[in-house]
Amino acid sequence: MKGGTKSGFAVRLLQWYERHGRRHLPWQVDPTPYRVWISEVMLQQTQVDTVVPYFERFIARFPDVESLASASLDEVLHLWSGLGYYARARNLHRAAGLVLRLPGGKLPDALRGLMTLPGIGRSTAGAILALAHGQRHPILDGNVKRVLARFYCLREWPGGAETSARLWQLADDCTPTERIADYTQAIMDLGATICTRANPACGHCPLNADCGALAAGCVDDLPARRAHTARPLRRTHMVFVLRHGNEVLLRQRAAQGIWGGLWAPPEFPGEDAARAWCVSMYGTALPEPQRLPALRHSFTHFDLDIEPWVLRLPRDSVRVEEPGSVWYMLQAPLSIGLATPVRRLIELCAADDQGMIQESADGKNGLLRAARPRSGRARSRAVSG
DNA sequence: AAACCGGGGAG
DNA sequence: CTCCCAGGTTT
Repeated sequence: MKGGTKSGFAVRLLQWYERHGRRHLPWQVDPTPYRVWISEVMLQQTQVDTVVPYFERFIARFPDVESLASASLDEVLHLWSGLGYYARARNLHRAAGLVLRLPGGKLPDALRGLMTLPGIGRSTAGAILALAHGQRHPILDGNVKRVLARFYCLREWPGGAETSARLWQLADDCTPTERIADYTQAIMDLGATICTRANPACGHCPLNADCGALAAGCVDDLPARRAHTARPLRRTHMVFVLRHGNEVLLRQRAAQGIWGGLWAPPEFPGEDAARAWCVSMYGTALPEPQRLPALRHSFTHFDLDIEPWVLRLPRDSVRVEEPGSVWYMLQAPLSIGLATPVRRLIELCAADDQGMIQESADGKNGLLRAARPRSGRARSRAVSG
């Protein structure tokens, strides 16, 4: 067999893990089902180093299912702000409420039971059962997919139905019957530290003697990338209504769709709609809104150009309150969720109001970077026009 | 600039 | 079922 024996795979992986694996991460120290669940959901979207501080804060505030279920969704999203994938925070919160209503009131300890909860699919359910209970279930996260696609030299795109089914079968075949928790950590760790997407350290890999991709010289081409499609561009106008210079009017967004449940300024598809709303809310005797440079925010599937308008209310302006909206103060921030570009723009226009937009001596002024990025890695950036 | 990633929901 | 989507980070 080209890939070596099944037991050889697990044995070599476990031997490597004992010497080189990361075994003292916060969720590994006390791997309760709840802590493993939270960490797995966070790790779905973000690397270990970024997750650690978020995990510590989240667990400190919500140490168990009960505290998470009884918290407000706004507070959960607040602790999640900056992590992205906010639907997963909403799913965590909803699932916590469902768990309490279950007979027993605890996380299910069977695969099917876990998979009925929102945000828990086969891989996350398998990880919880393997890591917290030592039950034998395969997992197939991004790291495991990469390790298996290379080891077995699968040249098809792993997102396809057939290849995905094959990968699940291989993941099951490779999983040993003992030391399940260690094995599960080990194969994820190998993918995260050795069998990395770029520049894998094949020389240090415990599986290199039997790796199909290494033998075929195609490690860098696997796993196969998906066929590329062009990204459309969308535009939106956000009206930042400023009261007293530093209070911004925010509304909560719909639960579904982009930035679901987060808070954002009133948003309009075009200039006419934006202007009409300003007039209807605050009358015609207003100063012309200030236009900030457009900010481009890139998603996987489309680019979004945000045209920010700043409407500064005069002290004596008629006070119109919208139901379901809040005045957000930078000095006393509410515990609500804000999307990253919205947070940047709020900081930008509030700081601008106080004449603070100027480069700081150390060049680390985050506001200025948001407006005029110099870093090539910046994802939200000003655009002309 | 493009790829990434588990699960949910639409088709 | 199968396909498409979210969104901050990495490369």
